[in-house]
Amino acid sequence: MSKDTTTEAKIKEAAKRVFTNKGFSGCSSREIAKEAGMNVALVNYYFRSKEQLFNVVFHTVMDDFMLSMKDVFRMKQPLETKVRLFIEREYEFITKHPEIPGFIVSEMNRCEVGDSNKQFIMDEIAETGIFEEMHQAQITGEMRKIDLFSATLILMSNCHFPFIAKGLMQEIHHIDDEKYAQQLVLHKQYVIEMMIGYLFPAKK
Amino acid sequence: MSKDTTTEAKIKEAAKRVFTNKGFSGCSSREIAKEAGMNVALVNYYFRSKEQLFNVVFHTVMDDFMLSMKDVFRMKQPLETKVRLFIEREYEFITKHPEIPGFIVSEMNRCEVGDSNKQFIMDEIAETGIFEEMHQAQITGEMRKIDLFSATLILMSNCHFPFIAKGLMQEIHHIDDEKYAQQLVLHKQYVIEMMIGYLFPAKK
DNA sequence: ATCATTTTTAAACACTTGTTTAAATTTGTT
DNA sequence: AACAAATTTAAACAAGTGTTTAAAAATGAT
Repeated sequence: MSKDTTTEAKIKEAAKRVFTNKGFSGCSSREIAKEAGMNVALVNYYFRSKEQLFNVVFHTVMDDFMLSMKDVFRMKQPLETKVRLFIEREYEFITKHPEIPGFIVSEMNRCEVGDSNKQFIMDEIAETGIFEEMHQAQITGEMRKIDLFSATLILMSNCHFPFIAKGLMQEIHHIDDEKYAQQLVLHKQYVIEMMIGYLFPAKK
Repeated sequence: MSKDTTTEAKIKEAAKRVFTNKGFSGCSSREIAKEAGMNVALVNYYFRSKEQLFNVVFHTVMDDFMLSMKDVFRMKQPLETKVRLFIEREYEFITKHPEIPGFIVSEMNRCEVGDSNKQFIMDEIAETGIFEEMHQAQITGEMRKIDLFSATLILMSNCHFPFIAKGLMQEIHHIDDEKYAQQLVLHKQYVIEMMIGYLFPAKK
């Protein structure tokens, strides 16, 4: 018996679809209930409030987002390979869920996001040992001596922005969804080349 | 007599402050009126609707955003210098108006944004002649042969994302506003180095 | 089958929202 | 000063919002 057919699960999945596309303020409990095919009172029955439902959804989205990232970081592979794989995985995951980076980023700028949802992201990634590896690689000279903040920001900028700014980029370049997806495949190669070339200069 | 003291101007400026921080759905006409110190009915009197007011504000923000960008592109300078100056100007402008890239990007993803607000951005930038310059530079080998889409996307990713993802990055790295600003100064140097190194490889 | 518990339904509630209305006030024109 | 036009004010309106309530229906336990 699949758990995804329970009322609670239906509401949660519907909420995930609606919240990730429209954000917390951009949709109503009634819209979510309609999306789930349920009565609006059930939002409060199962989740106590719209806010609580949002927190549950946000937590779930973050977990999914980080899960396969952590898998890549735990691999026994050279650091440069791991970074390449990380970028590949980001593009792959987000291509399937293009609304997620924008959702996470904008809701993280909202002060109403409950503190309990501000995951201890760094701790979870640190557990994989990736930061130690980066540190060592900088000592041996394999990796450019650049602070962790900038290293992560460079990677995230080039992996997430292309999806976050889809509307704007389509307007700028007058392209439709299909063409956009094609361009991103090519774009990924360029940014891999650029970032790897910069972060691991010794290979040049 | 400064035009900025008229009722219309006061409402517009207040709306700019509120819309850029909270987006269209995240605030109400009453909130904007309160911010302006005016009665809410005046929103409709002067701008006919909340939607129209938003369109006016969006148009203004886009114009400001692009104005100095175009100034840089029109300069009589070598292309590489122009690109450097462009990046400098982006960081400078957005440091003063950190809410703007996130605002533009997220509202551009909203289907409700009026088509009249989808500026013919490309045309305006093309007028500066920058794209011809880039094309020529690719022919002469000065600039990497990379399609325009990816070139613009690389530049925008590394200039805008650091501001858009402020909340997330602060959470990841446990840093406050002041420290974040400091890190961005350093980060700018890294991304200039990376992007210029990639886009203009002949200089290596 | 009976009863207890849980879930669902639909309406109600109090508040918020964008907009409209009508009257009061201010400004402009002669 | 008189009148017209523009602006401002405050209330009203209709619809939407998150939440609560009470009753009906479904499910679980014996």
